[in-house]
Amino acid sequence: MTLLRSARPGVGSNDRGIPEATVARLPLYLRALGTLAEGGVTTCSSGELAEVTGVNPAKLRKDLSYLGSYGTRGVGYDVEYLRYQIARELGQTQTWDVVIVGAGNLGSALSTYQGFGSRGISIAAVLDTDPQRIGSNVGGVEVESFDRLAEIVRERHVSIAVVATPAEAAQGVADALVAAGVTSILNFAPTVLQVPDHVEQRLVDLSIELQILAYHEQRRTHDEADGGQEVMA
Amino acid sequence: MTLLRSARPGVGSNDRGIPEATVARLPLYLRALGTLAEGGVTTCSSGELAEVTGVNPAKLRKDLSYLGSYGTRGVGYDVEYLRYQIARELGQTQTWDVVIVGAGNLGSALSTYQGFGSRGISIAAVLDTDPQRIGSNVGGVEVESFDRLAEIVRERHVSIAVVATPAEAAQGVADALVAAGVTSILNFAPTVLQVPDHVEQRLVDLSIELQILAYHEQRRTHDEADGGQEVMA
DNA sequence: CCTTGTGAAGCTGTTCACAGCC
DNA sequence: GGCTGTGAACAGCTTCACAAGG
Repeated sequence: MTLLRSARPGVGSNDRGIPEATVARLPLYLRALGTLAEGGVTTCSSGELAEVTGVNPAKLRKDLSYLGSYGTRGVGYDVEYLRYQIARELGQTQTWDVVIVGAGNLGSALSTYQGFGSRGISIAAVLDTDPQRIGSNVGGVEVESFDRLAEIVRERHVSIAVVATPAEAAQGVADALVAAGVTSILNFAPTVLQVPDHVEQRLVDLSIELQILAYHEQRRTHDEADGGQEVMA
Repeated sequence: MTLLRSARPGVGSNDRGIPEATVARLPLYLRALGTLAEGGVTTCSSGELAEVTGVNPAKLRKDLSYLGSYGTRGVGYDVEYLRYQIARELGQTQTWDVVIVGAGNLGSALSTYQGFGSRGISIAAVLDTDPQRIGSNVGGVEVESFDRLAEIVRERHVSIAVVATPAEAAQGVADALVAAGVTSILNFAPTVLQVPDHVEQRLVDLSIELQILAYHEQRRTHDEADGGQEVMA
């Protein structure tokens, strides 16, 4: 899960703004529409799309309504058209060059990940400080020295970076990223990075996700012990 | 980010329940407290803890107030005591055995991750269907055949599993997990899994995270073009 | 008929501001 | 004086239920 967004409360960028919760679901809809399109489906209802994305149909319709009125009453949505509209809204008409810092297992997993390309994301570089890793190849990209960061950010107009380093190195890397001009950081290191207000940070923490699941599992067990019974309604 | 929680709306487990948003932040506080403790800090205020976790102090106090009144007015919180209370609330007084399915880069990254142990999480097994991977060693754990799933879940009382397979394999794996009795799934595959109501799913999607950042970057650029200016206060 | 789009209601989460206590 | 704990106000999100329109 993603836990953090830095950025002042309601400042700036909020005219014509789409609710955050909706923005977080749009990529989900987009992917589902892609799958439908591949399967030759040309039209779908909010109910169908809601089904495959695990979302309530009313919520889905409200989400889409923020983009405009792209459906047809009595019929549903044109798969290709809706796809295009969501992609446009998400900024996928352009390609975003992203730098990945850290070429360990996680960095490699990210570099190898197929499917960024079709989502407007391109890996500009994978960087590491370890001489053993520099020059090696992960996912078809050659690992470069972290020293080249500023240069790469400038030349390739990078504004988004991924931190996939150990926790100890993360803050230093973040400082360097900010200094180089990066304004969005996806952080996989188990630390909250201290970054300026104008830099957005999203924290994805594997351990936290498991701890949340464990909490629910624990409550389940307790409830049973307390005589709480499954309600089938 | 985590996007999905299946489970019926307000059913079951809600007496004495802590708000979801709070549950998602408790692990963050817990880690910060750990770091403070290591640094020899014995007491801290909501302001200090809020600072390092990137959370508003009032929110932090409200979060902690759901657990009980563990602070001292005029002083702050006892680091060790609060640590214990949060850990207990999260169910870390017991150890949760977790199965990881998929021994690719991502599965390896997870297996290698240090720091589960101190958070009440233990890797019971890493499974894969690829004969080339079975028997190999990732993060000190030997990769076993996916066929052994049911057996391992039963013997080691596993209720939480991680799906770290390609998207195509994920639904099949999920079905097998559910059949084996797993009730919480952390899903890294870029698909929404169809699981029964009583199974909780959390989706962590690398691509979606980047798309969300790209959306904000795009809006930033547009706003500048529209003459929108940084508001400083 | 069917399905969208959306006001209105209700719920959850956040923030404020201050009383209560050390 | 300082910091916690919390009611109350507010903001944001979800869900309902139905009018509007193909």
